[in-house]
Amino acid sequence: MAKGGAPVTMSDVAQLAGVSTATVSRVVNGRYGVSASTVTHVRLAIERLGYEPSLVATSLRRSRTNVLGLVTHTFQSYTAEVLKGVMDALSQSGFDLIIYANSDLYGTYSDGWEQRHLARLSGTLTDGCIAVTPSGEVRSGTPIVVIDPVKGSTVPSVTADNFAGATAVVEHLLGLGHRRIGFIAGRAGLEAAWSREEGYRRALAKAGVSLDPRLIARGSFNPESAAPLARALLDRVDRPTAIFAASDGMALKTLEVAKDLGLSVPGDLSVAGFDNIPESALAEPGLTTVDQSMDRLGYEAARMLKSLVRGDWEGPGQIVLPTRLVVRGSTAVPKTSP
Amino acid sequence: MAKGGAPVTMSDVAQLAGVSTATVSRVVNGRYGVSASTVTHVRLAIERLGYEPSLVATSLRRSRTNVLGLVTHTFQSYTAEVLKGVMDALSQSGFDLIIYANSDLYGTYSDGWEQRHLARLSGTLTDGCIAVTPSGEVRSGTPIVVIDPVKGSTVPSVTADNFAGATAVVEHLLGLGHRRIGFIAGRAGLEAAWSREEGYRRALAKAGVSLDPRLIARGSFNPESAAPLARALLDRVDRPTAIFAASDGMALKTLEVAKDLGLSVPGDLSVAGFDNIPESALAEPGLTTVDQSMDRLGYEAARMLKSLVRGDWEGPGQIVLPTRLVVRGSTAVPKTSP
DNA sequence: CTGAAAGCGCTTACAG
DNA sequence: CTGAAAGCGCTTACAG
Repeated sequence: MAKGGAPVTMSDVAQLAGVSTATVSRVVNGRYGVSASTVTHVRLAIERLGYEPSLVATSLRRSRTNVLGLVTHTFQSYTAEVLKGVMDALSQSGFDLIIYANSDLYGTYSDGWEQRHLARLSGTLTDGCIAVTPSGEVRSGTPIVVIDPVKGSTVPSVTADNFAGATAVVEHLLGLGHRRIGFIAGRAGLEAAWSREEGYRRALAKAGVSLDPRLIARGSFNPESAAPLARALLDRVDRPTAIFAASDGMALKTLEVAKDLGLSVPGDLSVAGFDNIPESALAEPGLTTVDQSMDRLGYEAARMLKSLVRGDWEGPGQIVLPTRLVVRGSTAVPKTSP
Repeated sequence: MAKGGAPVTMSDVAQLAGVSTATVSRVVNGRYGVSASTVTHVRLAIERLGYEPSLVATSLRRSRTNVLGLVTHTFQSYTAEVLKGVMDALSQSGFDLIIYANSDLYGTYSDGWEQRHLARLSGTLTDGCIAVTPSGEVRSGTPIVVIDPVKGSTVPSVTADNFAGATAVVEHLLGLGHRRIGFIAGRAGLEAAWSREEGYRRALAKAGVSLDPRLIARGSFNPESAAPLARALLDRVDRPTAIFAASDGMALKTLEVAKDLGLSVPGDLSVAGFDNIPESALAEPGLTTVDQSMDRLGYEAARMLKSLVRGDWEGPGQIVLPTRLVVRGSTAVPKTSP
């Protein structure tokens, strides 16, 4: 059994077994060259004391830790899905995962905090890190893979084909006859946000529909950020007949706002999102959206990072995964075509 | 800028600034007794090199790290909600959070792995830990709080009033006229699973409805585990008119199975769950369930852990949070009362 | 087969 | 005000 107070250290084990810590270390790590009887004694002492090697001390001494890091600033459905994919890729791989989240979410360190944490983890604790939608460019002494990087980033990354996805959704709305299509954009700076907006713009342009800048609202991917924006769009006298939100979280929030305002979806308003989080299939009506299989993003990022750490990555530096339009009940032909 | 290769260490900074590492450490930690000009030089060197102190080295040396740990073995909606609550409680608290997830989910270490990881983190990296639905009893040299502990556990814990919640849901079904009520149990060993089953049993007994043991299926809280169980229950000639699953994930899966079998809910079958995860409100029909506000579980656990670490916890060792029956469309009067 | 010693990157008395 | 030295819990050449 473990002692009540301080954690059991290797010295405690060594003392009880009557050997040096070097020998205990050899037994713990299964190194050859320890006599059978010593092994037995040490094992017994370990058992008796409930000893587990300190992750920190081990990783400080070793160059390789077999621990991968992940930094994120939020825990939404998107994050949960990504994590599932990451864990799936790491399953049985020998790599454990450490997720670092800082508590000063809205504090002074908000901007660029991923970079700080990456630096604090890498080189000692982790062999490499995944950064999820970081607020800026990141770099590190150890391998790094970014899921949804900032625009223009050159670090290894995994991202969905956001441009194609957004184009598809807007063309779907145009095809239904919509001409006044509102857009709620994602967090500025992120490649994903930019590409989705670009898809929206290009699709309109290609269809010869002139863009009304008043129909573009600036969100942050955060569901909460969408409520006032959706309300503002829908309060307009010349309100849009459809709204495309750059994330499902924001689209779902738009659905709520529409309901509050007494607008029926898709009767009075069509709504589409981007992501295809689990909640979107269950919404009433089901949300038309773009599937970017977030677990796949996580899976690929982890797969890439593993290879990078082992030094045998052969693929491209930037992975772009296909997207797929998912049409559900939230989009339909507008009531009155203009 | 950081160097390309190995991470920048305190020695690098000391060398560039022309001082000792002791002085750099003082500047980094804002200690008094360093001349203004030295501070300036050191700060400049830190800036130039992009230095960040190694979390591992710092925590090995210091007794207090201001990092809290959390171990979990899964990332489902439940976990995501719990994490939101934890982050909320930690926001601006000065404590950061490290989540440890091991990759051998289905491997040899599966059982009791939380205990191993707790021991590896505590004493050095973390000041205390939260364990989410651990597979066994856990102990540690540093404070620990368990969310949904195993039955009979005596460590500090936070849990919902599972018995009351389950009783309420079953009484609701009985009140609608159901007499054959199936039950899909949660992971054996957990207090939450036991109490929910006990609530089911007692409510039936109290209503004078005899328990049919063939109507009890043994799940694991994992949504996937419920599919074959629900199918087996519904394939019976004397199938139940209602199924109460011990978690929403499993209940939602039961909804799917019913649909596959051509059974309408709540027409042919009533379904109820436990948890009230976000998806449940969006399901079609909405899922009748018991709200245990998982973010609250996380919030309270983090609050308790903070106090425990600071040594000023005044409350009880076991916190039990109230639950609330949420009636939605998935439950109704059975078609043919027996 | 085993141990003494050095060192991973820091912090903290202890001298000066 | 500043530095040399010890030490946090480990691992790994290096001797023996």
